[in-house]
This record gives sequence, C-alpha cells and structure tokens, in this order.
Amino acid sequence: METITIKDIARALNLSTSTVSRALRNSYEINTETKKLVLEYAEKMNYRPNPIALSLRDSKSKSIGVILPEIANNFFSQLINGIESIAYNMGYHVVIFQSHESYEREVANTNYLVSRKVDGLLVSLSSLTTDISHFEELLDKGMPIVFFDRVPKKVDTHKIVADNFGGSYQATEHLIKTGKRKIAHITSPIYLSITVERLAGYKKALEDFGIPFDESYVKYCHHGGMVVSENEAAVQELLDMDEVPDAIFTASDRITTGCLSVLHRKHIRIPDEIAIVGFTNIGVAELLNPPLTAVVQPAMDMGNQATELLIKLIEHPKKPTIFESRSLKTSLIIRESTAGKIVNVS
Amino acid sequence: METITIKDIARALNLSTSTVSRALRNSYEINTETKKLVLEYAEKMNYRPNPIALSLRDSKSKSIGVILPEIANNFFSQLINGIESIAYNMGYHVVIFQSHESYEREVANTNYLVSRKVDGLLVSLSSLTTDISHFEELLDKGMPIVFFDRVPKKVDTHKIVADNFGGSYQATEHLIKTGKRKIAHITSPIYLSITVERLAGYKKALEDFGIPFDESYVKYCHHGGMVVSENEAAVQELLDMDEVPDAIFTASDRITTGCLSVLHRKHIRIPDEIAIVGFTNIGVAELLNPPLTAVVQPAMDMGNQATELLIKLIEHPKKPTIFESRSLKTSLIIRESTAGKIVNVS
DNA sequence: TGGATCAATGGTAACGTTCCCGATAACGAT
DNA sequence: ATCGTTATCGGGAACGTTACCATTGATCCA
Repeated sequence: METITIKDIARALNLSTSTVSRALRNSYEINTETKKLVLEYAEKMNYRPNPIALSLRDSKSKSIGVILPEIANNFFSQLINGIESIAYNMGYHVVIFQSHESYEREVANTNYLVSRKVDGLLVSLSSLTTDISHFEELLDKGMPIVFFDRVPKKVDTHKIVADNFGGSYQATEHLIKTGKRKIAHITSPIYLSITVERLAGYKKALEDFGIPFDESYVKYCHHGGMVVSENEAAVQELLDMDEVPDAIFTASDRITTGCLSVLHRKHIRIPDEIAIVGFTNIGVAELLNPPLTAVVQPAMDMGNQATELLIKLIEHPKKPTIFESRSLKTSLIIRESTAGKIVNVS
Repeated sequence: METITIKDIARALNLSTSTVSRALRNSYEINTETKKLVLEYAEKMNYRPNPIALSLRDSKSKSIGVILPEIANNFFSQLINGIESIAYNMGYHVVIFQSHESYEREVANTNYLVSRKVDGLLVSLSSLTTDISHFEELLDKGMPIVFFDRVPKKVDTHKIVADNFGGSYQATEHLIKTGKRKIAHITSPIYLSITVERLAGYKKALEDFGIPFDESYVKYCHHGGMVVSENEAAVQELLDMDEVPDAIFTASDRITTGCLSVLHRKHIRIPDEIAIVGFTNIGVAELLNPPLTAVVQPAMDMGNQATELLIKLIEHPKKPTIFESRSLKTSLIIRESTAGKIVNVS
C-alpha cells in the first residue's frame, strides 16, 4: 500500500531505473533472472506505476471525459452505466462533468478536461449550446470526441443517437390510433438535434394520417424542463387554447414529469381528458398515476456504443475516413396514460 | 487553446522559467514591469498551468474522489450535485466511482483513486462491505476521508448522515397514528449503519406506542433492493404471513420502488390493504399511484456539508482533535399512500 | 589476435512546474 | 575602497517514468 517507485526497486536490487523499467515492461533485452527478480520484488512491495508521471510523460491519461447536462436523470445515469462498463473493461476510467444545461459550464468543463489530459471526450450538448467551436477546435487538434444523444449537426465525428424520428413517429401514431386528433408536443429548445428529429417524427405521423400540423400545438422549453415555470407555462398555454389538445407528447424525462405534475395539480384526468406519452427513461413509469406510456431509449447500449467508438478512435489515431452516425431503436411501452380504444384511422 | 508552457513564455520573453513561474504566482521579488510583461503574455497566449505536472510535483491533484453505490438513484445523484457545487467553488474537481454495491469494486476504486492522487475521499459504503480495512489504512496514512450516508461505526473521521433514527421514528409514528398496528419494515443489510439506525427508530416508535416488536415483520434485502427477486421475496413473505401487515415502511429508493412494483402486480390496494411509507428521495413521489408518503433526506445539503468538511481536512492537515458526526434532519412528506383517519393511539 | 557482434545493463534527458540556492549589480555606509 | 544590503533574476534539482544512446564484457570468426 506504500507508494513505492521504480527508483526504490532499483536501489533495493542494485540496478538502474532503466533496467527496472524495462524488466517491468518485460523487455526482451533483459536477462530472464533479472526480470524475475524485479517482478517478484515489485509484486512483493505492491508496486503500482504512478499514473500521474505516465500522464505527464506521454500526455495521455487512460481516462475519458464525459460532459452531459445532468446526472440526476434516469436517461443519463443509465447511459453513464453503459459508458463505465465498457471503459472499465478497456482499462479506462471515466470523469464525469455536468453542464447543468449551461453553455458556460460546458465550455469550462471542456477546458478543464483538456488540461487534465483526458484521452477523449464523450459529449451530450447542453440545451443552451448553440456555438460548438470549443469542440470543433479540439477536433481539429485531433482530440477524439464522440457525441451522443444531443449531437451537433455539422460536426464530423462519430455520433450515437436514439432513433428520435422513429420513436416520435411511433408515439404519435399510437396516439392517433387510440383516437386522438389534437396532439400537442412539448419539447426541448429547437436548436437541439433531438428536438428537431422528434418534431420531424411527430409531423410525419400527423401527415401520414391526414392530420394538419398546427404550430401552436408545439411548445418549447428553453431550459429543457429544468425550470418549473416553463412546464407550467407550456401546459397552461395548451389548456387555454380554443381547441384544447386531447393528447400531449412530451419530449424528455424532465419535461414529462414536469407536465404530469402540472396536470395533476390542475386535476386534469389522464387519459380521459388528455392522454400522455413521454419520451422518457424514468424507472418508475409503471408506478405512476396513471402508468405512463413511454418511448424508452436504449440508454445503456448508447453508452456502450459511444464508448467503444471513442476508445477505437483513441487507440487508432489514424483518422477514419468515414465517421459513423448510429441510430438506435427506441421502444414504445404502452400503458394506461394513453389507454383508449383502438380506432380505425386510415 | 494551444498548450503553452512556462518554458515557452520564458523563451519568448527571454527570461528564465523560475522568473516566469514567480511572476505568475505574483511573487514579491519580481520586478513589477517584468511581472506585467509575463502576465500579459500569458494572458494573450492563454496559458494554463498543467495540472498533471503540478500533481506530480506536489502529490496533490486538487481533486476529490467519490465512491458510492450507484448514481442512477435519486438520493445519490442529488447528493452528488451538492458535492459538486461546493467542490467547484473551492477549486476542486470531482471524480465519481460507483461500487455497484460490490465490495471488490469498492476496493478497486479506492486503490485507483489513491494512485490517481486524489486529495481526499468521500465515501458511502457498498451494501456488501463489512471489512473496511482499505479505508482504515488510508486514514492511518493521513488521507482525508469523510463518510456520508452509509458510514462505518468505529472509524474515526468526519461523518455526515441523515437523522435515520428520527426519520424512521417519524414514519412509523405516522403509520401508527393513522391506525396501523401491523407495520412491516423492509430494509437494507443489517451491517449497514443506515439499516441499524432506521431499525432502531422503527422499534422505538413501536415501543413508545405499546406495539410489540415482531422480528418476522422485518425483511432484509442483501443487495439493497438491486436484485428484483429480493423485493419480490420480501413482499411475498409478508403477504404469506398469518397476520398480513397493514403497512410497510421501506428503507431506500430502490427497495421502495421495488416493493411498490410488486404490490402493483399483485393488485394490493394502497393504502386500503397496505399503507406504504418510503425512506426515499425519488423525484416523482407525488406522481405515483397513489402519491407516496416519503421520508426525504436533505441529500444536497448532505453533499454540501460532507464536501466542506473534507476540504477543510485537506487544507488543514493538522489533525483535528475531534471529528464531527453530523446528523441532518429528514422531512416526512405525507401523501395518499398512507391516507387514513388520524386515530387516537396514546 | 584484432576487430566485430551481441547480450545485458547504465546514464541521462524529457514531460511542466516550483523551490532552494546562488549570482549579479546597484547602492549606501563605513 | 570594502562591505553588507537589497532588488532582481538564473540554474538546477526534484516529482516518476520511459526512450534513446552509451558502455561493458564476452563471444566469435577470420
């Protein structure tokens, strides 16, 4: 448990540090017996190479940085588990930073992580990030970055996302097929990739079933639902409409629970007055009142795949000619919050 | 954005590295003009000291390690937010490791964090940790450690816990006052501090109200509710009893949701057949069916205080003669899962 | 037997920073 | 003129590790 160094071993065995170093790395040019001597002594003294010294020397750290909006969120914490399990197996460790949906903190975290010499970055953009030059500069300098979930559109690197379009389409289609026609959508800021894609899926489903798209049925929460008043306002605006929606499709963990909470307080009956389907990974969806129909993302798998791609990038510095943009299937879990007779709509 | 070093500045300004270093640290023995020159150039070139080099030199890293069971858990992720906000303000950064309730991973994480030269440790024990010698050794060597939530009994260092006894007493008392007499308790493994304290509060409340304690009403989940079958078995055993409980007091986030899920599947009516109160910080308690009465811990504040104590320990290496053991008040939020007439019981 | 080859090991610089110890010059005091 | 003082700066070592370039014997072949 004492911090013993190569120097200590060298002194104890009357060898040079070079010899010890090479013996430990099992170099071919070291005498077998010397090697054995060193290895045994190192084992006995519980020698562990100093990662800091290694980092300083090689400018790598066997660690990957994760920047995401927040961890107190089922989707992200499941995703982190996915990241960690792969990283752990590959000998990397994971440093997590939260942007708390703040652009400034995202930039600060990025800089810190870079100065800390992480070997690569796993990033999901904050809801207030419109300028991504801090990542582009790093990319230009050769820093491996993989984006997940909330990905920048133009940037040229690996990306892992859920099939937001498909999931959204499926949710909307499900609402339509259970007889809903006035379907609202409460979602994140429009400059997030997830917002655009989910909105597109929603629109396409409406279109396919001959329901005209009504812009006033779409509400954006600029802080991604982090601010209570936002949800409140969004829901209230919908309730104040001439044609009150008969269904709401909510686009994230926080927005979903926020809206549910508002609807509860207003004693709106779900699904009778308004049906709800959420794009959410909350673990207790089936315990909610009513049990919540949800589009669930394969969060763990997203974490796995993003990490695999990142480590591949780190360990094969030759630039891949093509970057992957994987889209993982979501699954629609139907529960009572959208209960209704299946109606023939097409 | 380029990684510029002190050497680069020295070369550019025709100074020595020592001078530059001292100028940057605003040493009194450097000429004001020289200082200005260096500072301006450093600013212009966006110089950032290399934390790795600092770590190697000083054997400190301005970082603190956190070891806890899992982050995909409302209580812990709220607590992490508390840790981060303080650490961030004090110029430390936070490295989080999950034990996933495994003793081996806890030990591995500890070793890694130590070799990584964290300046201190914030620890909540895994549910399978009975031997804490890996922490005791570190403590003996002077490593600052603060325990929170699940703390070892004997160890001599700062500890931050919720008032588990009080919270538990309050919950039990509430059940009794709403007319329940056959109150079961499903909890974590008995060798965890939280288990012992919560059990004690539960017992004391029973005793104070003249209800005999029945050991068979207490069920332990050895994996802290992480394993579904555990919850299932615990609940089933209770349902199979001659005197089926009329209330269950569950002792953690995971155990609470796990039990609720089982009760739902078995179509047990809450609170009519069985009332439920959970020791839990889940965010959507009010959205559950029925809304869940909960003992809520001041998770964020626990994180704050633990971090403050740790940093104090780090920055004032003189051993404090006495270690603090703070216990923060919980709050009982009453909702429908324990609805019932208030009865006169004493 | 001289030179070449090879196995085995040592010495040292380098990564970026700080700190201890000097070094230099200017200046006033003796 | 000599000395001590002060202000300002430079040189080098150290943190732990590895890579490159020696160095040393020993062996071998012509």
